[in-house]
Amino acid sequence: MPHAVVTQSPEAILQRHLQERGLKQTRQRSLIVSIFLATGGHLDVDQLLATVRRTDPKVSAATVYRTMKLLTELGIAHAQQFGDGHTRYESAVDRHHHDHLICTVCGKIIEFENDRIESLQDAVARRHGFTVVHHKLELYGRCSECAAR
Amino acid sequence: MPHAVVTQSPEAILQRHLQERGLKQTRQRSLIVSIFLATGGHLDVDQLLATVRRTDPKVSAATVYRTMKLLTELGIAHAQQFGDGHTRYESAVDRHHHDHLICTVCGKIIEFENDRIESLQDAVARRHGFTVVHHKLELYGRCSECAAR
DNA sequence: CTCAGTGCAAAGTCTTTGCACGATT
DNA sequence: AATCGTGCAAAGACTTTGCACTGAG
Repeated sequence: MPHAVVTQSPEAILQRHLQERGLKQTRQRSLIVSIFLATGGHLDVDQLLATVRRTDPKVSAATVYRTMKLLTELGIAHAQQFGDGHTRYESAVDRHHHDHLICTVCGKIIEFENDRIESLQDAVARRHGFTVVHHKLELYGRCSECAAR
Repeated sequence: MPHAVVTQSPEAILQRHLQERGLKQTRQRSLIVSIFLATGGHLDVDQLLATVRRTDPKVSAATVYRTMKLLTELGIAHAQQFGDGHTRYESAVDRHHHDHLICTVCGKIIEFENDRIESLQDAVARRHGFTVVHHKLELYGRCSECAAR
């Protein structure tokens, strides 16, 4: 039999946060969140807006910016900068930490995790008296397909 | 007795590159480069411009942008993004690779290097068929002084 | 019915660029 | 003298914000 306490769906988390803050659940917000979560991440605002507009062409960029900012504050999304001038977002729900391999030719982004690297990072920080809150590890290069060309 | 072949000074490197390309050595370029190298790095354009203007108040931001772009192309400077929306530069002359610890309270930036982390990164990349060209490892948190408060 | 949300356009940052004048080779 | 470089202002790219209207609770 299924466990009684299941992880809340992102939609439920969103709804709870909205209610707690007296914020409203709107058509636009629901649409943006569901597309954001369905697409899987590393999306920038342009991509998200384009997808959203396939369903509702009247949604504005400002609303997407505002919604993603809200999701970030609520801990549902993480903002990330890969240095191309576009803020990208990925889901923060039911995910543990991971880092990124980024193909500079085709733009492909691969996620990975490596506990030994994490431990070494902690050791380095400790040695310098730092308390690390978060970190960023990005490996830029060519994926196998692009290297083959 | 000193070695006959010494590492060229950054100024000499700059001058050689300029000559090779038929570019000119100007008062502004010399000033910006010497201040950039003397200050030690992790400077953004605002800080650099402010310092430069203490010596020559008429230097424009455009010139600083253009000069730093040039230095980056020549391999004398590296541009870096720490996520605050300001491009920062550090000297690339006579330096090997290193990563950064960044205090999110006071802005202090500490450099470190760790060969074991580098090896593990290479291993991860290899496992994914990636050829890594460069990488970025940044640990964000509180330095000992800011943590004490 | 009230207050938050949306769309639009304007404004804000940081950075780049067109142009005429100025400086280096 | 011929070019490249500079300063200034305008233009760009991305993001935020003011305002009046719309819509959720």
